[in-house]
Amino acid sequence: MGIDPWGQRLDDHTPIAEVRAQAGAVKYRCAGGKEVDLPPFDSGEAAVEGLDFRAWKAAQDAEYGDGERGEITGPTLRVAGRVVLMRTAGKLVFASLRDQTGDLQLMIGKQQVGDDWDLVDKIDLGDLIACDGTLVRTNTGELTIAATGLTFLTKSLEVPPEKHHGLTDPEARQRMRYVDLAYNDGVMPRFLARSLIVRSIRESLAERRFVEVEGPTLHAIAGGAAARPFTTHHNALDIDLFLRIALELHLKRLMVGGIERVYEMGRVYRNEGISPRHNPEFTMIELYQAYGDYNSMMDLTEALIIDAIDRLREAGYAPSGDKPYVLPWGDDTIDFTPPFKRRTYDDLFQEYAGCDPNDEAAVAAKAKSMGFAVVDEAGAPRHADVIKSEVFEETVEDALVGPIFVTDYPASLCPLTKRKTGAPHIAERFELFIKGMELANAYTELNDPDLQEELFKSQLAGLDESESMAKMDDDFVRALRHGMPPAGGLGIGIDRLVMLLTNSQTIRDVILFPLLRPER
RNA sequence: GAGCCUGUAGCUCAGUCGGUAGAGCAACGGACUUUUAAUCCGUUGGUCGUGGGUUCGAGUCCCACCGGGCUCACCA
Repeated sequence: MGIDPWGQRLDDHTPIAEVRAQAGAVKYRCAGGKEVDLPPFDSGEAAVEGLDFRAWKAAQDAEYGDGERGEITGPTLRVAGRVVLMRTAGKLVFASLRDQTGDLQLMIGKQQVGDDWDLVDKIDLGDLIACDGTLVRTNTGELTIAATGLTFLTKSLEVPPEKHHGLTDPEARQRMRYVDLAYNDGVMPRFLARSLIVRSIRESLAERRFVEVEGPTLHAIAGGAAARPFTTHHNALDIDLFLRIALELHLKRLMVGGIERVYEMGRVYRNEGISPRHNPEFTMIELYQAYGDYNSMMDLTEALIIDAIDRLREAGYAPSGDKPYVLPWGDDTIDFTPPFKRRTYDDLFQEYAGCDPNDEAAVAAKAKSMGFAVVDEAGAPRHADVIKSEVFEETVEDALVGPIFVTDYPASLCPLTKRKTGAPHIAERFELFIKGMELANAYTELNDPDLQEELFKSQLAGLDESESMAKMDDDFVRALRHGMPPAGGLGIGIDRLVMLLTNSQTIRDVILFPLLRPER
C-alpha cells in the first residue's frame, strides 16, 4: 500500500488501530480529494429498493429466478451500508455490505470501477460506503451488485470485533450495544421484532377503540404495586418524589373521568434486584376497559399475543408452516395456539400441591413440610392465604409451561380486585404464565371506594408508618367515590412478551440498554 | 446480600509442574478478476483486571480489592 490513505498514516508498520486512535487523524474526506456527494437515499426508486436488502434480494430472486452466473438486465442500483467482510482476490474484491435489513454482496473489479479503485485499498472493515452498480449473479449463484462506482461515506475509527465470534462478553455487548447491533448475528432482527410487537399491540388496541395516554412518571405516592420505588427530589417544590412502579392508579382515575378504554405503554421503575427476568426499569402496558371483566381481559390478552405473532410472521421474524403459533424456545418450543388453557388457582393447587386448598390445616401442614413458616416472628399465626400462596409459588408456578391462565386467586392477596359474586374470598383475577414466567396479570377491577379504602388500610397494617404514609392514596379513593365504571384491567410485561416471542432467554437481550454499573 | 465460576493482544481464546508471553481473526507489506470465515508468504501488536505477599524466579501459588457470568435471595 505504502500510500497514506487518510493523509496521516505514519508508515507501513503502524497498525490501523493506532492510526485510527489518533484524534483528528481522519477527516471526513477521502484521499484523492473525492468529495462525498450522495443524493438522499429515499428520493429515488432504485435507492428505495436498495434500502431493504432482505426484501430486495427476495424480490430480485423472484423476478430473475435462480440464474446461472452472469449479468442480469436490471436497474442500476445504489446501495449504502457498512463493510463487514472483505475477500480480496487481486484486482477483484468481494465485500459484504450490511444495512439495517441484512447483508448484500458487492463485487468490485479494478477495471470496472476505474478511478474509484484507489478507494478499495483504503476501505477497512467497519467503514460505511455507498456503491453504484448493476446486478450480477456470481459463480455460486449469489445475487450481487457489480460495482461501477464507489463512494466513501464514513470511517470507522475503532476496530470491529472478531469476525467469526463477534463480541461475546455480555457486558461489553450491552455497554456497546451499537457494536452488538452492527456485528452480532440476530441482534438487529430481535430489536426490529421488538419494535414490531410494540406496534402490533398499539394497532390491535386502536382497532378496539382504546385510547393511549401518558400518565405521570413522577409520583408523590408510588402505588399500584408492591415494589420498592426509586426516590428523587424536586427542588423548586422541595418535595421528594418517586418514579412510578405501576400505571394503574392514574389510568383508573381517567376511567372515572370517562375515558372508557384507556391504556398506557411505558416505563416503570422498581428499585429491586436484577436477574434474567428483571431489569430495574422495564416496559409494561396496562389497559382498562369499562364494562369488561377479567374474562374479557383473557380474550384480549390472547388476541394481542396472537396478533403480534401474526405480525412477526408476516415480517419473517416468526416461523410459518402448519403450526404457525408454535414458537421456538431454546431447545424447546412454546405452543401459543389459541385458546390458551384456563385453570383455577384452587384446581391447580389441588393438583400440584396435592392437598385441599380450602383445608387450612392441611395447607399449613404442607407448608410446614416444605419449610415455610406458619407463624410470624411474634409467634402469631400467619394469614392462611399467604401461606397458601407460598406453597402455590413453590409447587405450581415453576411447573406451569403454559401458556395458561391461572384464575380466581385468594381475595386477600388482591387489594385492587373485585370479589367474585357470592364468593367474597375469591378475587376475579388471572395471571398468564408461560415457561414459569408471569407474563400478564388482570382483574375485574374493584370500584367500591369504601372497600378499596379498607383494603388499602389492611394491606398497610403490617408496614411501618413511613411506608404506610407513602402508600395510602387518598386521592385515588376520592376518585372512586366519583364513580368508576365496572371494568376489566390488564397488565402485560412487554419485555417478557418480547423474550417469549423472540426466543430470548434473558431480559437483557431484549432491552437495548439494560442497567449496568458505570464503567470504571 | 450469599455460593460457585471468571478476567491474558482491538476481538475470540490457549498457556502443562512456578522457569524467555502464544494461536486465529483484525491491522500492515506482498501474490491473486468469481470469493463466501477466501487462500498463500511475511510483519506489527502485551500494565497477563488492580494492589500486596511467598519465591532466586509468579500469567501460574496465597491474600485483599475492582469488574463480569451463573445460581439463589429480593420481586403482586
